[in-house]
Amino acid sequence: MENRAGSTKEENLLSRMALNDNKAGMEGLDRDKINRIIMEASKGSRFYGNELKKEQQVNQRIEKMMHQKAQITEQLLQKAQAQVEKMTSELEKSRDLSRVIVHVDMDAFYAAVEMRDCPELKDTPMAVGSMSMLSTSNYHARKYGVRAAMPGFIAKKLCPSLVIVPPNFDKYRAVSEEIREIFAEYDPNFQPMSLDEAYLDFTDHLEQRQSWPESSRTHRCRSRSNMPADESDKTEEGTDLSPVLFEDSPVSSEGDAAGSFEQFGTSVEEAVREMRFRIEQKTTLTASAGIAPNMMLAKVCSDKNKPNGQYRLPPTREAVMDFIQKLPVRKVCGIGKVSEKMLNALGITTCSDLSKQMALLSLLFSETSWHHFLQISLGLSSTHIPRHEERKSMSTERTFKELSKPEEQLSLCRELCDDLAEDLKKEALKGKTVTLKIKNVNFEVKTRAQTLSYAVATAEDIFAVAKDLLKTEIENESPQPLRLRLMGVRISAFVSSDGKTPMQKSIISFLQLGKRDHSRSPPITHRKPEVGNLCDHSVQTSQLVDDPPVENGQKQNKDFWRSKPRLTGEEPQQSFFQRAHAKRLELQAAQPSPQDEGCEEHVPVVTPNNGTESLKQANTDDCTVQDLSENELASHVQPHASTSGCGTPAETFTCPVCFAKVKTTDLNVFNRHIDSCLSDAAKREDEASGSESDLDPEDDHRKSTVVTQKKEKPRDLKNEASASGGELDLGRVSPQEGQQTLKNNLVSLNEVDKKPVALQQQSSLSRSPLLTCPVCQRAQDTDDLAVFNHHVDLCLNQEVLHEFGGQTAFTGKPPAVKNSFSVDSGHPLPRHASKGKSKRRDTPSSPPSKKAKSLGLCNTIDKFFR
DNA sequence: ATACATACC
DNA sequence: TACTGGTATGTAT
Repeated sequence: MENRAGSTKEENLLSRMALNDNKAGMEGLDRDKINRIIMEASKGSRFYGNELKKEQQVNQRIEKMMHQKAQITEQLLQKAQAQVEKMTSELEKSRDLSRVIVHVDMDAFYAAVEMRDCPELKDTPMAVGSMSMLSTSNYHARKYGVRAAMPGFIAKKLCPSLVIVPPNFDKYRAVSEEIREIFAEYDPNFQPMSLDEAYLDFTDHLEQRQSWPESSRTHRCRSRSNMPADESDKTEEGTDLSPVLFEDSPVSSEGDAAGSFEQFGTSVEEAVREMRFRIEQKTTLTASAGIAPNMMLAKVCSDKNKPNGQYRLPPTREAVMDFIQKLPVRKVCGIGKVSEKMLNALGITTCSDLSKQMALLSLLFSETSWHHFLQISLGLSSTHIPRHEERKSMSTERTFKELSKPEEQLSLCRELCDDLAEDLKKEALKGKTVTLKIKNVNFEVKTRAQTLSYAVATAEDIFAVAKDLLKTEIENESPQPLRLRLMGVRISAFVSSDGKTPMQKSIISFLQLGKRDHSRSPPITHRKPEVGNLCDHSVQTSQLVDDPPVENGQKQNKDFWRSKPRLTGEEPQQSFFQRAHAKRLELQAAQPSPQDEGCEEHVPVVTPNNGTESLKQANTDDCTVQDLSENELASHVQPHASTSGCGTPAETFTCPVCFAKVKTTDLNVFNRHIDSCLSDAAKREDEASGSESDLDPEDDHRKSTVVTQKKEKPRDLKNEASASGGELDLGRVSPQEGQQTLKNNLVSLNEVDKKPVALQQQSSLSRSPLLTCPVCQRAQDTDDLAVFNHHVDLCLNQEVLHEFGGQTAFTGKPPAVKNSFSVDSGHPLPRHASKGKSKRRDTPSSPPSKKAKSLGLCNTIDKFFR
């Protein structure tokens, strides 16, 4: 069973394990030595073993491919050649060189931010991440072969003096906001790809720019006078305007300490240079950019003069083709390790090889693949930047120290479901497919999915599916335990948030009108065009009512919480309701002031460890303001100047229903939020009067505030449409943390069984200070939700400990102060139990006592399965 | 529809 | 001691 053939495999493995030096900053280093160290550090590990295995798979794929290649006759090849040529000429006809696409990419983003904020790091090799994984490294560290996606402990072997700084995502997000404000002024529809990267279409900007006066193209250098009084630890920094990373900055300030100006021309290069300049002035960080007639080329170009440089590929066919010829295929976005290796096996390393071999490739690869290759070889790709697409899936996964006990695995699974549900709620999404992902201690990954006939969104519903999937895996492995190192839950196949799409549309179109009035940029119009039916709610609503759960002829659909019959019947009310809010909305739009302050809300750069941070932040902001006013940009053509700060795609919208601020890049997200609010409200109206256990939107807002505050392990990353940033994103859950949180999870597990009722609470307007604990049933004399939640958690935990008789590993752990009710927004009863293949289902309220199925599982587990 | 692989940051 | 997390998409069945 062991790999005896180690030595020969090692060669192959280099392509997987070895240093990836095709990135900037990695020239002229001792590859062999570095690779030796990497290999040495890896060899024998389970990770290595799995890499070996994967490598063999790739090799087999290649073998198969070579075998196929051997079968290809000359005739076939010629036929293919003809087809390729035909297609080539068609593609050629569609070549569009008229757009000016720019790809901007911050240099060593995370690392640069950390260096900026901690001068001690400037001259030392450093990386952001942990001993387990680095997300990026500074250029100094790259000289040692230390780079993104490398585990810290290996990096340390390469460079013992390496300083590893834990990531501060909030900070990076804040900086990202700053640069996006600038992006928006050049292209309000720019597309962020991550925190540090974006595509912009400069075409329109350039057209306008031609008629701009010099004053509009003049920008202030950050001057010392901008700095706040406190000189203490920023003496060096205050005067040093040169970029943190590199001494040879082309945009270094002209001596003039009082603050000098830099003027830019009207050409593309000048415009892009100006943008980079402004980024640097504002953030003290540098960016690189690529200018080209399409996205793929722009992306390659941005790498060309990295760091702190830019490259323009002229928009001529000759220039493009010339550029492409020499380009290694690996540089092209979408061609990774494996594709590269396969192409290499065919003797293809550059794009010119690619075009020469297109006929062959068309016979060996799938249509999509070779079409892609053909486009690349012709230097073609998208010339317009696509609007941000609807999200297709949402997931949460976590790596931890080996987890083998089924009950712990289920606990964790439940916790993941909780987290996922929470995230789903933020975007008001529901999906039909639940996927469980597990990775065992040998790094082997499995996914197991189940698609329901209806969409789910709550932790309970998701867990109902996920636990079955997990259970099956546990059983399959039995009597051996599943030895896991990672678990994840994903949901996909989303359906319209709650079947009220028509309403959403009408209210949104209302929104649009309102917004246009005070010229918001980007105008909300870049949503997907919505087709008609704006007023005919009843028709659409009934269409959109989800198909009821069909399985097994069960009856449960009747009182299924989602069942829309009720709502559909209430149609007129709904419309009325929505109209009312549309009015409110209109009013809001008319007087933008109150919520425009909302954009303040993007992360006020809280850096507990670094007092200078906030000062600097304030400072850069000052700069911007001055910048604008002094140059009278605002009054000039620039339609976006006035909105910078709030008008970027990454802005904060105020929900017209609950008045919560929704921070998002994606209008769809906002739309869904409104939708969800409306649905909540409708439901409230529906269930009128009575027990009043539902939440007011206001309350909802408050509640989620509580949740956020309480969350010790913010997984905020995800809300960012493009969450990752820097060179590579980093999970920040250490194995230890994983274990830790697992313990906390009992509370929520317990929830499954107990299904605690919704927070009993009055509407915000007349809230009674008395809240009743759903566990102990005692009124709590507080109106502070945080306090109340804490009490409930304690209660729940008591119960849990009791049930477990203190015999499990969880006993004695302090309860997580976890908001037990954050997910469940007022549905007092469980919706349904699991469905699924061979799934017998119990009434949710059935006692958890049913034990001893014929499974080889212990009682404890069975309890979870219910 | 499901599983797995590849890719990107 | 220690090799991520989130999303999309392609490939194969």
